[in-house]
Amino acid sequence: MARPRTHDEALRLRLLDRAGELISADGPKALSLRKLAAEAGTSTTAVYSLFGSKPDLVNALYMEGFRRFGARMASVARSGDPVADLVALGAAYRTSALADPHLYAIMFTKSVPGFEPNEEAEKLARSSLEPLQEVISAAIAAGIFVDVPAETIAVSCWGIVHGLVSLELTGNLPDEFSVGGAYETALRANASGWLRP
Amino acid sequence: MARPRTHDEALRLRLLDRAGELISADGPKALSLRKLAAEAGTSTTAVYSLFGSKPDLVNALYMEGFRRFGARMASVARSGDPVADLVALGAAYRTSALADPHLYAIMFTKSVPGFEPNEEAEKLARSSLEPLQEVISAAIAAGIFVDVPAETIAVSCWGIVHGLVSLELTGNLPDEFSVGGAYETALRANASGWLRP
DNA sequence: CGCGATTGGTAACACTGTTGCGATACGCTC
DNA sequence: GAGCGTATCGCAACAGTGTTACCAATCGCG
Repeated sequence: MARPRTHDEALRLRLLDRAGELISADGPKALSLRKLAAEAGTSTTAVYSLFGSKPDLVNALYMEGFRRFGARMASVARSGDPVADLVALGAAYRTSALADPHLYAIMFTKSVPGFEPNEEAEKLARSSLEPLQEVISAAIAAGIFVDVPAETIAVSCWGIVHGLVSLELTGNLPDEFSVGGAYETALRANASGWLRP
Repeated sequence: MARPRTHDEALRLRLLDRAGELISADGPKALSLRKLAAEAGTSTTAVYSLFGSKPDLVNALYMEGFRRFGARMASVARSGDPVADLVALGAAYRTSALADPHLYAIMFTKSVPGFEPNEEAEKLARSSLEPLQEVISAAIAAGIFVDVPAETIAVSCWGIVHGLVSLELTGNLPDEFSVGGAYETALRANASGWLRP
């Protein structure tokens, strides 16, 4: 047929790696296809033949981020006490976010203009929150939490966790505010609010 | 002296107005200085003499957004019941965000690459949350809320509100999920978690 | 009336994502 | 083995961006 392809799976992974590094080092603004291609020893064409466009490349990063994130969430041990478990899941969420803030920014805020996760990516993102749903459903079934839709509680928990973490990451919190300590207190208070009286 | 200046306060306001419209219509990505200048009947130089740079223009938008936002928050009536008041403040927060999602994105997420709010803007942003702090401090002083630093509770409330709203705005919530109803429930549960037992 | 100073638009610069074209480099056929 | 066909990839052009240097325009004052 033709010349042997060098735009293969290995290059795909190398590009994803480099893209993550570039974003982690200098933020999403610093991710340029030309720079990326040069660092990976190829040309911009590689990105287009392997991913389709820059937003598609970011989509791949997005999915990679959620895969790691989902793994961390799934590995959190369950104690049977739903409040403690929710606090532990929240801690894992924060740990994951702080481990790679820029990747987190791609995953949860619109930090790359023009990027929207596609159907598959959104499905993966939702599935990474399943542990949360499980803990809550079990607590409702056991009569520990009030009998509202599990989704309501899940979104509430996700909301406070995501809100606190993103406020922390974007530097919107007062400097003298120690996040670590208050974080757990806030999560516990929030979870306790769903306890059956 | 020299020719009369046309890069005056009136043009400054017109540019801010147009910039807000452009962002609200097509998102932060669509805000181009050339387009903005053309629509305002001037040249890109105007932005540089009036604002300094594009990030500085966005900073002015940021402050304008927080001025409106602060006004809405300050106009929320107090009932004396801190849980009800926090829910009402949260509702105002969401109303404000939904009224102009793109402005909200500028204010609370890093949706414009390269933009960081300056000192003055951050101070203004913090001051818009004072009503929250007041309600909480009063509730602690009255012995209704537990005796933790008011800031801890304030950040928790801000977190859950910001988290839920930003998840709603970025479309991260499941489609069949009715935000309106669950929002109030979640806020009430969160606030109740701080009640003195 | 013309000089001087100040103001603002034009155009260049360096960069971006994207795309078409042409050079490349292989397997197959003669 | 030589040449052809074709899949493949890199270069360069295109349209757009933010930013800045320069030069023309425009007024008050002498």
